[in-house]
Amino acid sequence: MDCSFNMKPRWERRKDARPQELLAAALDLFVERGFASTRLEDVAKRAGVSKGTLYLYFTNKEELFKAVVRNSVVPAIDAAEEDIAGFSGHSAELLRRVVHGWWDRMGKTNASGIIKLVMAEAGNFPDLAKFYQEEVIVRGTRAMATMLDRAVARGEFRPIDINVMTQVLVAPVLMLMTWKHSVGPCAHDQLDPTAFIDAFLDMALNGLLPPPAVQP
Amino acid sequence: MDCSFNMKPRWERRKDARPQELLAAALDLFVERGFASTRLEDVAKRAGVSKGTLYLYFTNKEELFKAVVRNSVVPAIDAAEEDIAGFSGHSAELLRRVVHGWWDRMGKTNASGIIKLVMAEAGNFPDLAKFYQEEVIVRGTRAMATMLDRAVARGEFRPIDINVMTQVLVAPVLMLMTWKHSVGPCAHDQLDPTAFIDAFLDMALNGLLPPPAVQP
Amino acid sequence: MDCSFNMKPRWERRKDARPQELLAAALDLFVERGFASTRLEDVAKRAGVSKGTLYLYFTNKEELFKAVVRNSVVPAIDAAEEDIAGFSGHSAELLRRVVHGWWDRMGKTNASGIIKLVMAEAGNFPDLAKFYQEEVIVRGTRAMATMLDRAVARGEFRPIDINVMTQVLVAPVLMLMTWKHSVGPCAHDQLDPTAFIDAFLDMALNGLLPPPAVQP
Amino acid sequence: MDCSFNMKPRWERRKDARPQELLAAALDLFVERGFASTRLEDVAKRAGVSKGTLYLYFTNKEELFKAVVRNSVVPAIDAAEEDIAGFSGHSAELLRRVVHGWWDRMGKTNASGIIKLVMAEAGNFPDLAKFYQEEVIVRGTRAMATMLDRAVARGEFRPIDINVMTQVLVAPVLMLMTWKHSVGPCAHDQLDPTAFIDAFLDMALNGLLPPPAVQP
DNA sequence: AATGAATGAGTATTCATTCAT
DNA sequence: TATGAATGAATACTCATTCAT
Repeated sequence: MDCSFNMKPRWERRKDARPQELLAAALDLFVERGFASTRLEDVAKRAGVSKGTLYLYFTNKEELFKAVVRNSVVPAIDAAEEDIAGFSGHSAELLRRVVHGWWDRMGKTNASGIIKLVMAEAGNFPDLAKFYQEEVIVRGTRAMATMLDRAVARGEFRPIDINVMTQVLVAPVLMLMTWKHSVGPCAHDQLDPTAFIDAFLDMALNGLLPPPAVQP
Repeated sequence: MDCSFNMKPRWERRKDARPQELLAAALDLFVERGFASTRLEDVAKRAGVSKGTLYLYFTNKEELFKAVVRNSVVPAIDAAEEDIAGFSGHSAELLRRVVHGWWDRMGKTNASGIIKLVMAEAGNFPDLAKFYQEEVIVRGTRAMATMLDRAVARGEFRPIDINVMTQVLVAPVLMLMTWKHSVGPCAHDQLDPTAFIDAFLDMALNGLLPPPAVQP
Repeated sequence: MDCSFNMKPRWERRKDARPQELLAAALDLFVERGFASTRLEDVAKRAGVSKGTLYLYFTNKEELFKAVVRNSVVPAIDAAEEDIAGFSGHSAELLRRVVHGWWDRMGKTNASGIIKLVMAEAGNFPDLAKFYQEEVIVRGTRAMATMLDRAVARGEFRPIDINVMTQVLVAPVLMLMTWKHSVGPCAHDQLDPTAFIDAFLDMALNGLLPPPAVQP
Repeated sequence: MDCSFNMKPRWERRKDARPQELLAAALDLFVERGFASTRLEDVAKRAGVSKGTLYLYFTNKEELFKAVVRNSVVPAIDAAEEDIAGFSGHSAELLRRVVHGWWDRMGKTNASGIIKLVMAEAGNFPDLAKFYQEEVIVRGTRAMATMLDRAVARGEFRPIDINVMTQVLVAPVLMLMTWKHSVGPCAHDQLDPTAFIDAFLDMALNGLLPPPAVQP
């Protein structure tokens, strides 16, 4: 008995899936090895196609990388922007929600390894650095700043220098992402991401909330 | 009578100065390009010698890198350990002093770019990762943990999970160092390191100091 | 209409023929220059391909060498073993046949130059020495010893120390091969290989055959 | 108490010994590694001097090699020529004496490894090949031919083609020398040089002596 | 669409030789 | 004499990209 009667032939079934398979393979390898050290042949092999096929979908290595970023990092930014725009509660809760959402949507996936690679290879590939700067960093920073603006405006956070505090709040999360994909795996004491985030949020909110009003 | 016609010799014999010149050149290039992408020929050229000369002083690329780390990063760790061991005041002041010292001794120099490179290329060069882990990360983490221990023991910081908080406190400084040598230079709004550190310390100390005792 | 203007393509796709062309080129150059001094780029050039192409077929220089040996020397050993196993006449005739066969199949080709290279570079490339020892020397020696065993057992040669005589009989042929590819070409009196082999066989058989039975 | 009172200072004591020490070191390394692969720095180190010193005594690598040959190989040729010229007994005895003398004076020393190296690297260093051809091969061959001439002229050997038989008789000894410095050391069954030479002489003389006169 | 053979620029490392001291 | 620091040409191997099939 032939069970394959309604199976589409392999090439057709896969036609639309190809780019996604390549992007997934590329993300994994870029994060593991970095941009320059990732061999396109390995990307193709991991996606189950030949080197030539990769070039049918992506003009060159840089374009492949940009597609990976658009596919895995940018959506997380979109989501964060929506979170912030649609939220109406207390800003402390919003900060918690944004940071946790960021970690859940990006940190836990391999997408969190991209930032490490960008930071390390920005100097060698200025085009990629510029692209990432514009598509990710500027937008991400703006979202965080918007959130702090709101918090201060509503009197929910102490008055602070928004621009600087944006960086301060973003730093630990970026570091956690970077850590996870670099020395983390070979560190002696493993770092628990959730504990890290909670401790950080705890400290930050302690430090940001206005002092309790003094009772007369 | 001077017959020398102001001719420069083909090369100059400078045995003692060479290693430092080479280490300085190597640090600059490693930080700018990363480990794998730095060409030893460029290191030599920047130090004003030929490729072969470099090999008179360093066995190979990995040993050159280790020498760079020992020369530029390890001394900063030494200094931090001494700071902590010899301090007798309030822990808030100690934290401030350590973080500022760290930035002044390392952050402001190119040595701060090393961490970026290690994080990015640890996977590709396991020997280097192990070396850095042992010589720098373990010692640095231990120093910070020691400081927090002291702070909590003296009742100067709230009770906290030392290990996690160590990471949380270290993260922003590492990030600042990384940032400075990667996307920082091409970012639209420049980040002021001192403002960043002050804001971070302010927030952290607000978050870490024990609540003021309530007056009866 | 022919628009091709007789343009040659940048390269030709010849997957099946390539390895043999590369092996032939490699044999020639290895014999001419030795293992260490043969440049893979020259091998590729002689085979009409680029350096990179060579690496599509052979992992590295050592594997290329092994492939050359398997391709040009080992078959001659196989043939000699078969000659000996299938022969049923007088051992003097067998010795003649084996030595002549050896010369015809190997000596006359460039394969005879391999032994020179192995002897000279064994110390520098222990892996190659081991490989050659196992694949060629052991088998070749065993074949010659088998032949002498048979000869003595059948009373066709005088009783002799098989192991030592094996070496003694092999030596002149190896030397002839070595000679041909080294100082031979620049010697003043050219050496005629056939005359050499005949003189050697003549002398050897005179020395090996048992004394004629004395008439009573 | 100073016991060194009649010791010459080191530099003076060694002054004349230097070239000999360098030649000895060079012989060892050339034989072990070959001409191209021998590093002059290693030669100098083994002789206990610096690289620069070597150049005070020998213009370059090729001249060093020639000096080695003149120092270690040529004297053996001289001795063989004298042996032959001064001998008055039976030619079988002379052949034995020459072969054994050759082995004792050269074969047992590292000088026997030179021939291996010449054969292997003749193609890459034509000047060296030419030098060796003229200084060693031509003279050695002439000596052996002289001996055979004498043997046949005196009716002590059967009539033979002198030129060819010269090569045939020389071949096993050359091979033994080559073997000793190449695959010999890593061969499974060690080859006993004396047994080899005896077996070879035995076979050769059996094959060369005239048939015993038939009794009427 | 898909393949994979072919290309060739790029780089760490070695070593004979030179020469200032 | 003697040293050893400095040089730079030389070579195995890699990999992004192209293109005939």
